[in-house]
Amino acid sequence: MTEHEPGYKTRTARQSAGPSETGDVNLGLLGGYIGYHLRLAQNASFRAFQSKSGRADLRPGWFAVLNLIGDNPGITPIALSRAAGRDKSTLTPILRDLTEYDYVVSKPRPGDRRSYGLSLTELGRERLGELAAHAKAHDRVLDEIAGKQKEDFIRILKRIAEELA
Amino acid sequence: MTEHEPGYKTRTARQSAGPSETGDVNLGLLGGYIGYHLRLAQNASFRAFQSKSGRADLRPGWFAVLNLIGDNPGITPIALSRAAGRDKSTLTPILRDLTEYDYVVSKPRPGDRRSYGLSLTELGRERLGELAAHAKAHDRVLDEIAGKQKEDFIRILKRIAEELA
DNA sequence: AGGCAATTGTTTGCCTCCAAACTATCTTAT
DNA sequence: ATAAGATAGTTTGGAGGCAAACAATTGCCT
Repeated sequence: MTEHEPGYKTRTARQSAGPSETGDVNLGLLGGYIGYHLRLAQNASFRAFQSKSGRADLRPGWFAVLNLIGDNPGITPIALSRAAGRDKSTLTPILRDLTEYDYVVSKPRPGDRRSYGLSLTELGRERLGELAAHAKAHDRVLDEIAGKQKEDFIRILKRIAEELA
Repeated sequence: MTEHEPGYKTRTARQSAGPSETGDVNLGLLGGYIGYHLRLAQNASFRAFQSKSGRADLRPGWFAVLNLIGDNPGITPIALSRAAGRDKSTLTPILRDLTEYDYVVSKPRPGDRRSYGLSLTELGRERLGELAAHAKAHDRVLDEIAGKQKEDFIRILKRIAEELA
């Protein structure tokens, strides 16, 4: 898309004209849509968290998974995927990495040879601790923003996730 | 609210038919994190919207872009990327597609040969209308969930996006 | 038993996105 | 005027995600 006619070569210009300026973009109907703001907020939150935990073995995507395994020893990948809100196929490489790093171990499930149960290793508990420190600091900022409406705020988020499932 | 026994529940999957069943997974600390619920809600909202507008030329990612161009004729890609909360490089292929579909045209900007201004075609306005119908129906559900707290809810989302930028 | 449907986890293919590197152009300083 | 820096847009590379297709196993039904 670099095919614009030579056109004019006015040099006066001053970026005076309009709506292309940074701040004064007209959002129109968009400004009233919950979905739009939801995406911007989630995006900002994710980036902020990601930028803090820079290590290769402390990826933000691992936090929820480690947390859930820690709180539910013996959990299966499928239960994990539902709780973490991720597709089961998304979990496969994550669990492979977590196992390679020795943060997680899987044991066969008596009574069902298709599946296996997951639990944290001691090392995994350590890493979870580090991630939790990041997460806590991160969520403290969000808590401040939400203020005393935090409970209401989370309640609405929960209902959105439930009712649109 | 989120305080359950961390015990080892060696339950062997009774797993009734309910697919919406989140299951008896213990969320632990995760249940109190705003970031976690934010991601789940955004994810659910996005999927729900996507599943409704199934056409190839009505992708959900286009909605915000078409809307912003429509409300800000002559806007540049960079201003657009900021308003839409996407990286400028993300916009390049989107704008290429929108131009190929003849929903958008770009005109050279007098005074700056690096850039160009975007605006909708008549066809683009039509498609925007269709997308807007979907979006309105979608957001009506979200509005219902938020109820009379919608304004507060959006305010918090906005602040999250701003302060974590 | 035997057969058929459902479930588990993996593989494969595709899409969206960001960040860094790059080119072209504009601006500012000297 | 020229050099140095800032800015606009594109390209490239990699991460992360979903969904459909698949194999293995389990459960159900007759």
